[in-house]
Amino acid sequence: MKEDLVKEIGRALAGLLEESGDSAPAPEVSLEVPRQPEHGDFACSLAMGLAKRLGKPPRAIAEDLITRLGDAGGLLVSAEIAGPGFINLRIAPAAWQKLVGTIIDAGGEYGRSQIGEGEKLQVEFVSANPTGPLSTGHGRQAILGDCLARLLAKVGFEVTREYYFNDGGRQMRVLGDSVKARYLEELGRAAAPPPEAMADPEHAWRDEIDGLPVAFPTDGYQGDYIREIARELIESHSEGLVDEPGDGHFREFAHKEIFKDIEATLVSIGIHFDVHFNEKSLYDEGKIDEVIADLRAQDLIFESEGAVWLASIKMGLDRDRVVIKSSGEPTYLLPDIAYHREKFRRGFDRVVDVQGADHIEQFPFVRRAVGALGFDEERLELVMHQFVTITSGGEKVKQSTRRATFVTVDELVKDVGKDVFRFFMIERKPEGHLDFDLDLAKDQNWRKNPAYYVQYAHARTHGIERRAQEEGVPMPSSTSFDPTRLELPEEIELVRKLGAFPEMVERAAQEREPHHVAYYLRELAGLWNPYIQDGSRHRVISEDESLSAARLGLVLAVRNVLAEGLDLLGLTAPERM
RNA sequence: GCGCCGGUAGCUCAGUUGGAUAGAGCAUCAGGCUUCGAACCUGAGGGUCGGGGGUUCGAGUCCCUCCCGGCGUGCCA
Repeated sequence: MKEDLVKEIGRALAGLLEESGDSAPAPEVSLEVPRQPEHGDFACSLAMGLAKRLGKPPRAIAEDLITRLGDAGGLLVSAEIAGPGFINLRIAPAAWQKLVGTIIDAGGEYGRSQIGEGEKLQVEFVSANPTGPLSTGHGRQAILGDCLARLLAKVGFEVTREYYFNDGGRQMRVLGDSVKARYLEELGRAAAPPPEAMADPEHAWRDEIDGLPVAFPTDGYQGDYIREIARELIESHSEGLVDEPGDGHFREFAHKEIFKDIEATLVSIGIHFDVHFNEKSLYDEGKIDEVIADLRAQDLIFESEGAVWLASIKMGLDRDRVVIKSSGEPTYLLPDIAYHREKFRRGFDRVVDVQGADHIEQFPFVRRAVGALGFDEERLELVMHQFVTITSGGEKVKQSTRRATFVTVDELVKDVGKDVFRFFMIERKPEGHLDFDLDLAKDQNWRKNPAYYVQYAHARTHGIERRAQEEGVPMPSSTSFDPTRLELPEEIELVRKLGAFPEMVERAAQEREPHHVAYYLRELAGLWNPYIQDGSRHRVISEDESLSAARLGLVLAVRNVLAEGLDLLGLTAPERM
């Protein structure tokens, strides 16, 4: 709807500019939906922007535009000048009414566009290392990444979801050592930490924890899940692993077990990845060495203090970074650079990284290095998100990663279910903090919970259809009803909202801000629920067959858009609740 | 210290390249069920958009500055 109107205005504008002898490029036509309904369906501020350029008062320009615009090919019922030079445009009711059938016909394709032009796009998200269960922060990222992927696919990108994990390095060693410590402890051999661990200064063991005589890595993983993994090992191997190093079988087993759990968690919230990429493969295939060599060839690598550095100051950043420690071990930065280069080498036209605020510092270095390696850094994007706090009973629930007292995705999902979890996690703009209101999310009465409010709106469309069936009233097809019977203001208002869906999808995708979908759905449900509620003034199914058919058409259109929106968020669209 | 993100109603938050009288949910208060779903709906109160300055026809939105909060600033990931 908006698109058609923009085209018409563009035509009028071109004519005006030509007649004024202005050959400079025409400004982009933008329309907004005014806050005040009296200001029409769309408002255009073009005339005010052109006043200086054309040396004419804005209202005169507006007047000229309106004359040239006419009724915009039947779209408009009125166009008026208002205030300093706004043009208030009112869409002809017939144009809105026609939209109902169009939406029904479009079905699942409504809102689809091709702005992605079939570009191959990768969204990388979650990417948690298998050292423990997913936390709420991971959970937010999981939903954010998945919803972005859904949106981007909807607007014409060819999307791949990817999960990157680190299966080498210190974290996994510590994991193995932690499991071994618990293993020994469970066997009553807690007082004997392995000698190699004692020798590692970076990795000191201490003699007690919480007052108990337990040998445990100082920076080890303290969660109960470690103990459970140790018990499983005792069941399968008894005391047979006492002399195994933590870095061997313990690490491997823990890695596999925890990853299995993470996968199960992700599946439980409706998330599937197309590719799991592991860091180790970069080493195995020589990609790490290759990056060093290629950067060195450009004089972007240097040695100092026994370490190997990335000359990032030379690349315009604020400091240089170590890529290989004096111990000979690479820092996390190096494989990250290699990994991102591989993304582009694998043929992605565009790469979106979803990351938590705690390691955005890293991103500019990766991005710039990938640019130096010959790829367009503009095509490597970051979607950053802040962390999640949980509020219950008016107080923040205390969380600590170190003490493993954080709330896990599993716990939250068990409390509130997949759909509520997803809705609450996507409702806020990514770069803002997200306060998860546990009381509201758990609300068993369901009436205040925005996730249910939207789903309920959808279920109601089926409720009406069930009713129609009982009464023997057939559901209309997209063309078998007379849409001009939808003439109540609240009906036009609903159709206007339905008509805004494609623009909302496009904006949410382009801005990488899926929360707009959640807000849109709340607004649509906020129009629909009252409409359907107020049966005393306008019952859908009545003696008037033609009117019933038209309103059932509206029911189908509303259902279609609600279902589309819910699908973009990965929520189920229930037929009854 | 420096960098990034945030500061909008009692609470949690929207606010579309700068547009007209700043919105929603929750909470509070007052109403409404012989009704296609009352798991709902109607209405009300509630704001110096953190403070100050600037840019212009117009600023919650852009610029400067200060204050507050979160995160980062490692040869940790």
